[in-house]
Amino acid sequence: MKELDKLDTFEEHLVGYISNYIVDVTEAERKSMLKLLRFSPFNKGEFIFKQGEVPKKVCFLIKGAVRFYYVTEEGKDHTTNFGFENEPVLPYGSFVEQVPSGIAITALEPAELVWASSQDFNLFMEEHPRFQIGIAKLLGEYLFKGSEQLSLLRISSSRERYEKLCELQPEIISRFPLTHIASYLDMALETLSRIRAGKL
Amino acid sequence: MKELDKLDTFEEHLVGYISNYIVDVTEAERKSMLKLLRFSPFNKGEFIFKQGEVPKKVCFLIKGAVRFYYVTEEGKDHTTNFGFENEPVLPYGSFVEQVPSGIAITALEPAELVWASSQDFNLFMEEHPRFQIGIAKLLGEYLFKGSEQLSLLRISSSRERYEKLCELQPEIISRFPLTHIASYLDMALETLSRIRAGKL
DNA sequence: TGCATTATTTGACGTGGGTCAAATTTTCTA
DNA sequence: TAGAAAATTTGACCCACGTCAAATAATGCA
Repeated sequence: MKELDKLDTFEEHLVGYISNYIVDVTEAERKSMLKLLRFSPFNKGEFIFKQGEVPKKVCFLIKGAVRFYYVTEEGKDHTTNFGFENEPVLPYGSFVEQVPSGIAITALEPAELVWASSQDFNLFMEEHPRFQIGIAKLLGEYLFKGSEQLSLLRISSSRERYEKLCELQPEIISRFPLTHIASYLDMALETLSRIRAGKL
Repeated sequence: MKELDKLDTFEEHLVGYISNYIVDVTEAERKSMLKLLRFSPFNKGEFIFKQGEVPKKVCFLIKGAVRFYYVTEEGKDHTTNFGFENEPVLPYGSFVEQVPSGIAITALEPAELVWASSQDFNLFMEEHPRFQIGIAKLLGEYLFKGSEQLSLLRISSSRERYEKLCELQPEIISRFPLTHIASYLDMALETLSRIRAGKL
């Protein structure tokens, strides 16, 4: 929305990211893409997407980190994912289907992101159909990651679940507060604290 | 491979299914699609995809039911999914990425399916780029379902997990043996038996 | 820097559900 | 239809981890 000059600094990151999915992005494509992008900063704790709403934008995180989570009827908070710099940030499935999202996304740290409205995004996709291929590839990748996460959760012992996470995503361990890591690993925060202290 | 005359019987199902993702399939597209399809029957228990192999075909289940699962190093069997009639059957993520699949798929009942080699499939996709859009939609849908399954597994009480499954996918409860349902719900089969008997 | 707030640790206690083993029921197959 | 094999049920035991509560440590803010 503001600070449009920031666009310059992230452009290479975004285009670099996209190159993983679409070969030889042309100058015309790049320009067309930049035209629809907006920049927004988010404060720590601020919502980027709310639980229960149909996602109306596509975001790309430039700086900071975010948390994907949902709250049950009983008020329990479950972290389903973390998002880092130079990654797209949105409830993928709900966005594609345009149905209310079961999850919320908030900034865990002061965050900066660029985004496009779903309308602009869809227009862009219609004008650049070859990008659809890239989207399918990207979704396939997320599907794959999701299946790894499912098998992480199926590990029965808390300690082994923690060790597996250390192995797979050490950045999560070092960067985020224990409450959220515990909720991501589906265990009580006290349990995680004890595991860490070697008491379990 | 054989019984190519079976193609007639399933054609409407497959095309019907595809219409959920691609509008107005033309006669040319339909013919081009049918040309690359093969038919194969599978015995109960037979592998359709093996764990650890790069998936080299895309399948569509006409009859029967299949189970998606993986076996850990310690030999524990985890059911990750079930597949039914008139559904595509393949390890999606691994197929798109062309990496070894962490899961296996077997026939739970005598099954009939049609399939295309990944080579033929890719050729078809190159010739019919608009089908890419449908693939993205389909993957989005699976992503969405996957997130629902993740939240099912995060329910802490075994009984509630079972009840949620009864509510969401009653066909699984009535159609498959207890061992596999228990492993899908991540609990001991004895526990599931007791829940069912109202003893937990 | 000091006080308030939030995060993490530690302790005590209870229990859901896993494991092992044996009984019973259901399903195949000859 | 009997007898074997597989699936499901039931019982007994126990421990990993959740819950509640209180102490300590770290962080933020005035």
